[in-house]
Amino acid sequence: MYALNGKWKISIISSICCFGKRRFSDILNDVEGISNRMLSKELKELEINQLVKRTILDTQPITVQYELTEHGNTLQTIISNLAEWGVVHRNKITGKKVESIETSCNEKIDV
Amino acid sequence: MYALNGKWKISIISSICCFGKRRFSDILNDVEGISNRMLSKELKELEINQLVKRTILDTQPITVQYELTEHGNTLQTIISNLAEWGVVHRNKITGKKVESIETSCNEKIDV
DNA sequence: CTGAATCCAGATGGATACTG
DNA sequence: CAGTATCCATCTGGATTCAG
Repeated sequence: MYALNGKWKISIISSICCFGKRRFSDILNDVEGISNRMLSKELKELEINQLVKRTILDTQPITVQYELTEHGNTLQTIISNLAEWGVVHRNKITGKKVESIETSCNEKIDV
Repeated sequence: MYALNGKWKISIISSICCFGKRRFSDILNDVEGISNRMLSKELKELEINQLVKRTILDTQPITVQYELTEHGNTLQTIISNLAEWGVVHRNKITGKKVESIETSCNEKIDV
């Protein structure tokens, strides 16, 4: 089941989960290299899949806040596992030893 | 870290892990809808990433056997988790209740 | 049987400009 | 600020054919 396709979904989820709530432009900065066009599209898909919740704040100018739904949170464990495996894998492939594994929310996830 | 991109990798790994060892044409049958071109390509990538091991059997005509490497096996847990989450997710989205979750190796994984 | 080669349609995604 | 629209290059993957 890949409601997770697209190049950025995991990074986006990580960004949001890391802060709890996050604005559009914040995510735009967090996720290196993504364009607003893509971010908009991916967020929309995540919203349709009920993984993130979108809230329009009545500020001036308007801001929009994104947060993980309860359901989205159930993904965190899996993403952590993936990230952890990814680290081990990278080291395996590049032939380095695994010194330490950190999978805090702040860690950048390579895609 | 996506050494897992491509439409079929997870299905292929599932097929192999399910039987331990699997020939090219067997996988071709297991994974519904894949073409030999894709299977060939995806297997090659998996091999490069040291997730599967390729063995040429000296039969007539030649057959090739694929099996998961030790490293590939470490992915099984994660894939199971993903599959399990996928089932829950599907039911969530379609609004059905989750009756039971089976994540045996025989289960088909929807991609 | 395994798998490489070619052809080609459609999806993906970057850059940029524009709107409310 | 948040998003949409357009243009366009590249990537993906299916069908088919060929080769060892």
